[in-house]
Amino acid sequence: MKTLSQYTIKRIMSETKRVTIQDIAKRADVSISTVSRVLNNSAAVGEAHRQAVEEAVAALDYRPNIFAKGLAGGVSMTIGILTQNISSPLYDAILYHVLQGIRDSGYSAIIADGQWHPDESRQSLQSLLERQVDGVIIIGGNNEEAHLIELAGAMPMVFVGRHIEGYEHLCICIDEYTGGYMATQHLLDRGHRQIAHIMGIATHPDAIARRHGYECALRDASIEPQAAWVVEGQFTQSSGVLAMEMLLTQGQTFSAVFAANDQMAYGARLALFRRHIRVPDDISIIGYDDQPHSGFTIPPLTTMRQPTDVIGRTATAAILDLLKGNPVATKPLTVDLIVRESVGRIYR
Amino acid sequence: MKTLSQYTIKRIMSETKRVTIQDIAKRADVSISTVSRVLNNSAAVGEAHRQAVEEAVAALDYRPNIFAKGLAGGVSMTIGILTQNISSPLYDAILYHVLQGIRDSGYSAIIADGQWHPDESRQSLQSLLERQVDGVIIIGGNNEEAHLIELAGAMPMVFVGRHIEGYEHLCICIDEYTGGYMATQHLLDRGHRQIAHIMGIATHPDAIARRHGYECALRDASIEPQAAWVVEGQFTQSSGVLAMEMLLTQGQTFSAVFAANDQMAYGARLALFRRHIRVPDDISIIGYDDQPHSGFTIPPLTTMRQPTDVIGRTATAAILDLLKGNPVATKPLTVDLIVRESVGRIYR
DNA sequence: CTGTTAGCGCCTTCAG
DNA sequence: CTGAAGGCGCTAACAG
Repeated sequence: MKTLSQYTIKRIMSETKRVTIQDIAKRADVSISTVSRVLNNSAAVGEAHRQAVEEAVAALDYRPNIFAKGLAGGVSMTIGILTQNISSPLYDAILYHVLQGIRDSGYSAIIADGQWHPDESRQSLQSLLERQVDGVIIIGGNNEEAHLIELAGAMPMVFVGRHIEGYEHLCICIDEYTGGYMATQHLLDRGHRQIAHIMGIATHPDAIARRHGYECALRDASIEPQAAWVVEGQFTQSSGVLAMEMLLTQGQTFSAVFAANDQMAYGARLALFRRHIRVPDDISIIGYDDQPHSGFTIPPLTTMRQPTDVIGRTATAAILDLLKGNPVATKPLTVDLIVRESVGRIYR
Repeated sequence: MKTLSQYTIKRIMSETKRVTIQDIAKRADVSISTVSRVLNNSAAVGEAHRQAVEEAVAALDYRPNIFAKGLAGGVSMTIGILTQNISSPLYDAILYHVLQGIRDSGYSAIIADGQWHPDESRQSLQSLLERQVDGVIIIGGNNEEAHLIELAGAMPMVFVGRHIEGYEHLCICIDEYTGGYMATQHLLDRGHRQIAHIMGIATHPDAIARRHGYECALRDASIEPQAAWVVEGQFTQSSGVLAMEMLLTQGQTFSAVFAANDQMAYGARLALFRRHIRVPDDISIIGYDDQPHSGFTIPPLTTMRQPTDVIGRTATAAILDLLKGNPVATKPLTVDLIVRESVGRIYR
């Protein structure tokens, strides 16, 4: 059975001829080169001609054929987005706002998932490049830096939630250290002195920074951080349960816990529930990320807000700028965190 | 300031010539047409030649230039995904599995967000078509059916979570009626007789179906559904809070609530918490969708599982099939729901 | 069965 | 400043 139908179908349905650069050339009574020139602003053009062309473009509702542009060695009007693990609440939120920003920019977004896996990431990135994306937004991920840097030199690229030495101007990242500090400070302010910490994946820069903030806050309050107060999680809910279990079975005494993200905080909270330990009456919890659910936890979870909207918008604005040719216009970006005061009471 | 850099950049970095159909033609010592033929399996080719070509393709690690294919009037190796409101947990989960299925298929996914808005949806869909996507997966949404049907006749297209009259073979949907019935039945089995229902958006087919299931379950248990037991929500958490408030202030008596989705269930649960009404001791709640958080709610939420993985896989398998030319191979699909027995106790 | 040829729509030298 | 012409990589007739 022959299956050449794909192409025939295409041909049939595109019978409705799209207006091409030729059409507007004719209407504006100039050559196609001139049209191309005004379209891309790639060379000076007589004012009269320019206007004629622009008029024609508007009148005929011309849309450039992406494939032709791409073939001609040019631009693909496509922005590649390398994300990690779709359906992770935080990254989805950022992704959402990034897409939001790309909409109406004339660009399309093609997204690839790196799964937090170096090999996968590399492959996904590769496939994006093969698609001749004009720029790339890399959200999180753990690709080799060397590879990224090489690419970053050759094409518009911004990094979200990741610090790349020497490319800070392309990194949109959060001051995780301060975030951890503030969270801990918040508990200290409430009178807590024995504060445990469920940290994220031990090798994860964010996890390290948050923990660092936690420890510094303690020290600044003249409290010596206890190694036993810190237990490692995986940023997942279930790891939060385990972490809390561990803290409890180890017989540690503490009146509050700072979890390095909300998902682990949820897990921790469940572990306490199972043991009939009240929150926040017996133990207080503060999370991190301000997941949508946080306000609906019982009791509502105090947490650190990740300004995903700002992050997303900043990221798109950045590549769009780079794409537009405003090079290095992006400054080192740092977004502040906000303590969201939950409805729940805090111990003491 | 001239900004023609985009193209120059492209040109520079693609200096690393990609192998073209010509290269492999040369290596296999055949004409480019023959190569094209074996590549697309678009016509019979001598076995010897075919092998030679395949060998060359493998040896040179040839990857077709998508833009050239597209320009030549052919295929774009791209699947368009029209989704609704990214960062909605349920749709994200489906999206995740869809992307998962597309990965390694040779196709790329370009996604557009319809925002649950007819105009937006139409525009997004339009932009996908302009990109010459080879097929489209429409997840949810509320585009005009007429438009969709017209398109569906012209190109591979499948619908997820939506019923389109006459195109059932392209719809991957859930039996929401049965879902609602089972949820209610579950409560009845636990001895509840007065069961309230927080329904979704009143015009939403799923919401209607779930409510219908709810009512039928009651009737089958010889309980006449009370209009006052049903209050409309918006599928959002906060609307769940309001809905529960409404039920309580109206002075309705009920021992259990069936919320049309988990997000509203969370909201309802919070409303009860604020009023110091215990769950499930005083009132039981059952949700719908089995959001990741459900198991971490306090107490863990009993809910109806949406098999997002199956849905996603089925959807991709379907368009991939359509794309491959196996037309109408997709049968009317209906996926069952599973009651996930939560950890928490249920009233009585 | 196979090679040759004419575009697809657009960008970019290259002469005016 | 502007038009003409070549080519990007690939497919689809068209003749063998």
